[in-house]
Amino acid sequence: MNSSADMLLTPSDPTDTGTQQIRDAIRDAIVERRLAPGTKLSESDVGGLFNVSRTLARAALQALAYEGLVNVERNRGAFVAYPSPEEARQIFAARRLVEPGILKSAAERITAAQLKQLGQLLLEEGRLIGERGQSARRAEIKASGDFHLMLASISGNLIMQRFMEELVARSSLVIALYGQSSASSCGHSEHADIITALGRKDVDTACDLMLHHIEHIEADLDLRERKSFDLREAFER
Amino acid sequence: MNSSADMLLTPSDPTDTGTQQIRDAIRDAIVERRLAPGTKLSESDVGGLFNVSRTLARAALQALAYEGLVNVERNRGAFVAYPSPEEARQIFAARRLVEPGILKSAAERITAAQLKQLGQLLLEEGRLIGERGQSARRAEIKASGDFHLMLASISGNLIMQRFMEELVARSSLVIALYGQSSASSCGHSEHADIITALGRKDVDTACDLMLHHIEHIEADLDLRERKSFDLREAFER
DNA sequence: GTGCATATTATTGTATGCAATATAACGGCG
DNA sequence: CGCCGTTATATTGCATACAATAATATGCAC
Repeated sequence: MNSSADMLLTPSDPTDTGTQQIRDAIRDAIVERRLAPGTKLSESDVGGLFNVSRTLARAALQALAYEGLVNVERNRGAFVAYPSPEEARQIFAARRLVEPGILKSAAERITAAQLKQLGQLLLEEGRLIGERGQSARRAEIKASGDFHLMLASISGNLIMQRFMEELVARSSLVIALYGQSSASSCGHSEHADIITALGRKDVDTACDLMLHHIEHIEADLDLRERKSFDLREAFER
Repeated sequence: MNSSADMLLTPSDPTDTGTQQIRDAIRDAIVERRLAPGTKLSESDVGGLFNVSRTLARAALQALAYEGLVNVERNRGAFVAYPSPEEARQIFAARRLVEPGILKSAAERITAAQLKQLGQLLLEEGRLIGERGQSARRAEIKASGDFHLMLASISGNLIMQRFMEELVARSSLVIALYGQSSASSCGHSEHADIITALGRKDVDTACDLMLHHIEHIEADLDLRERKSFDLREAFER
């Protein structure tokens, strides 16, 4: 029993309505890699963990499926997504396509306060890289993604922001699956370079740096077709 | 009773699984403007129309909410989305940001057969513009959107394709709400121009044309803040 | 007749129950 | 011993039932 991962996430939080809370908790767990790709997420288990009925658990899983973080197979259930190399390529292609434009919009609208906030985020990120331990790694992953998300937020376009949230989350899955270097996430210095370029309103180089940054992350992936590609989601751990 | 729109869509189709079928049918109804923005979509009514329980109806509505075509307000129910002028701007900003890149990818991969297909789509579109009647208008709206979607499909990036589907669908809502010109959709000739540029592998002008095309659509919108902005979804018709 | 408090109705939120499907366990047979 | 068909178990798909909330109607005071 309990073949599903007994994820160690905080199932408590009085605020917010059921489904969303569950969805957020599971998403965090996936993005922070406490839930491995392919892990089965049974409705009963999820419901049990959060003390809700299968109805809500199911709704949360469905929502995560829309975000591409979970695959639901008919009559078989929900699994943490296991992006194929091709999907991985498309995710990063999407980021290359979208992030320069977002950065450009952000550059046009950014305020001094926001620039400062970005700097603080960077500092935090740097601090975490120095620390050891699981939780520091997780926080680092999150901070690294948050950099890109904050830029999207600054751009002021909620639609692009949501799309980026999806892309960043799925990127985390891809890196977990295909990343080679020990560096848990993207190069910290590159983030800094982008910000300094942004600070001097040098949009073009900022965009260039962003593109290279994404390419660097991608270069660290080993996207060769694995032997058993998708073989029942790698035996659905 | 039956305050919800009695939409005249075919509620029958043996193939495909419940939720998805409902979702697609309602989405089509929204995109083709048979369902006006703000229309209430009660779970019972939707379920009744498709002869399924509220469970499935609810799931379909939730899915549409994720696509931005429906707003669900807690304890109040689901309504056909009523994008604010600001949302409208963001939707088109997103399209300006994304479509040139998609077009570029498409240009790199397009085959002769696909180019021909695009031409046929254009012909069909032209034919529909000549015709009169509601159903021709609807088909025209769809064809016009399909042009952009086919480009996304040719680009080979499923993620961008899905994103474009969302944007095109929401654009239809925006045009329904804020469009001024009688032309139900975008300029037909501009589509043609883009394709000819694509035909001679002239990516740069194709992208330029696409940008202008989007700007033209946007220029036809009257995005001044309406008097009762969001006043309970315009009295939730 | 208007305004407000109350009661009634309708609709949504959530849990539970049953049928259908898939997975796993079992046992005979080659 | 391995293979295959059967049975048993677990899990999902869907519908229904009940509780909670919002919308509406009613009645009373003024």
